[in-house]
Amino acid sequence: MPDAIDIPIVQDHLDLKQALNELIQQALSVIAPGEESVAVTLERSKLTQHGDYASNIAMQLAKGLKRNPRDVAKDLIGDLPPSPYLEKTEIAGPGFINFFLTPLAKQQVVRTILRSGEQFGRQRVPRPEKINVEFVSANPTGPLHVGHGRQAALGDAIATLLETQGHEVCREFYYNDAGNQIANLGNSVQARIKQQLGEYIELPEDGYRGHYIMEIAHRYVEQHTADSSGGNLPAVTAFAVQELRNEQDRDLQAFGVKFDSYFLESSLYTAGRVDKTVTALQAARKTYDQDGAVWLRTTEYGDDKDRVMRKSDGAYTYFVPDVAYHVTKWERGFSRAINVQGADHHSTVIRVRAGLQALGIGVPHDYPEYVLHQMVTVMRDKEEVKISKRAGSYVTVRDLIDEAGRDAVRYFFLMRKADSQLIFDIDLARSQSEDNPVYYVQYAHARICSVFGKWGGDVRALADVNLAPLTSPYEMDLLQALYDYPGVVAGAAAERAPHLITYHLKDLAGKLHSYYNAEQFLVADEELKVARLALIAATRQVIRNGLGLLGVTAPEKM
RNA sequence: CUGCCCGUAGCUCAGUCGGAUAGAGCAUCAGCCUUCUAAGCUGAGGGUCACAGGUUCGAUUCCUGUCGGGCAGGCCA
Repeated sequence: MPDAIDIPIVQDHLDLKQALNELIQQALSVIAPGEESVAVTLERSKLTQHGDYASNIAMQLAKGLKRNPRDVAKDLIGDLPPSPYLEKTEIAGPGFINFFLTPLAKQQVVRTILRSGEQFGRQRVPRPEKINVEFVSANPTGPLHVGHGRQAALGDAIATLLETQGHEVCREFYYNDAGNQIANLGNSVQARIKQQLGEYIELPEDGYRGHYIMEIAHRYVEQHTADSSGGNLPAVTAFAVQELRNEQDRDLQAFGVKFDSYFLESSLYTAGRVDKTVTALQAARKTYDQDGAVWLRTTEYGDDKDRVMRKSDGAYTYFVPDVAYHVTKWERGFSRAINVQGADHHSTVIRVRAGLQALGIGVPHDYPEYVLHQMVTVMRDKEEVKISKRAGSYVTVRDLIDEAGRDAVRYFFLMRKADSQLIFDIDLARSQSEDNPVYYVQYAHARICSVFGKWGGDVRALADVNLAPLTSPYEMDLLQALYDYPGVVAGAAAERAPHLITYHLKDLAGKLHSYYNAEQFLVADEELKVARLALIAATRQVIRNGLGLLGVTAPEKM
């Protein structure tokens, strides 16, 4: 095996963009002293004939210098210091400077990936935070439906992305186990119990009508011989809540989502935290009494009208315990809180933040942060399935997993940005599951594994091979996509946008498939062979890392 | 009526801190398996980036307005 000591060893991920930036800054200080403060914008070129990076710096400077942009670009290029990573530069169009990197610069990344393994793509930001990510947070009044599935996929992936940047993340599930909906649940189950015992009784008008209510009623009767009439409403309610929580837990487990913390709304009441919050708001003089109710001055924080906190019947409105809840997040040391919810909750954003600000406890104005996703429309038989727990029609997370598989469902939910409405076509997910994009990415991984099965050599030794033979366009494309990966992860984390990962993985997998079709890896030329194997080993690692962030498996065989 | 999100190819969607020729998958059409997995590859067709103004060297991207879709606007949650 050829020795590789003539190749510079790069320990950390070589930041080519930063390196170029420094070269430009040096040249700038020569041609335009005093203009060093101009922000140098450096972008990846979209077309290969435009090189690897492009800058519009000359066009930016031209105005201030009162010179032709192309002349400025020419001077700037002339003063660039030499670099082993910069092959050539060109001036194009109105004054763009295109930078072409050397193969050496691009090849480095393979070694970096093979050495850092599953750590590739992770970093530690200068100031890591303790972050609470709250998601799903379904009421224990029914099974998890498609919307919860989107939240589960999104929340889990966002949490994982934040962890890649060195943050300490707590995945939290908030149970709204207090209030009217729970009372409604208890009444609905009790009515079904009595019906099953032969009593003629109507369901409550707003009662839950799903089939699962009858099943819970049936189990209650089986297990509670002491309460033969179902007359013990608190026991019935507690039983129903527990049953539904258990079912939700099973569904989440099947989806591969694990929570670090479960927070019960009811605990806020038993601990007196809701009362305490109201008292504190009153003491801060942010409330007033009117029409027998207590109002919070949310208009001081941008709301268009003040909101009732405590109704004239003495009960709190829904957002008050939510404020108390977020006080606990702050007190538990989370410098940042991110809530993943459906967009139908967007009116709560301003109220919860207003409550926290009114308390004057020092939380930031954007605390908590919200990732609001648009609605999921479910299509079955080309018709929209209206989701209604009360009417008993819905599509559950369990249905989706059973029909399309966990990997496909997760990937499908994460392919779209949260802001987009999402149409989940059950028939498509089921009948055409083999066309699901997730297979495209997984297949690239399996194909690479297959090559290594054939080769049978020591993959670990590939970290030290000479990478100089990797010069074809296919190889350059692949190298670039690998190099871009850590930046994509960091961007996805910063924007709370897991869909960026799915797009980059699809791009990477596509480049691998093209390469696979165009070239043979297990060639006779030993030096070329191990270089290519190192490249696809690195590709496999990145696909595995990326799918891992999404909670999707990377199968070795398909 | 007011606020928030969205409007990009036949369909489902990326892209947009203002940059050069707007992308992918599905669908359609034409090719590629004696070679490491064809769940793959190569190529073709398909667009007034909803519409109209404005800002400037340059707008799909920023601003305003209009139209269309979704979600909210309760002493419901």
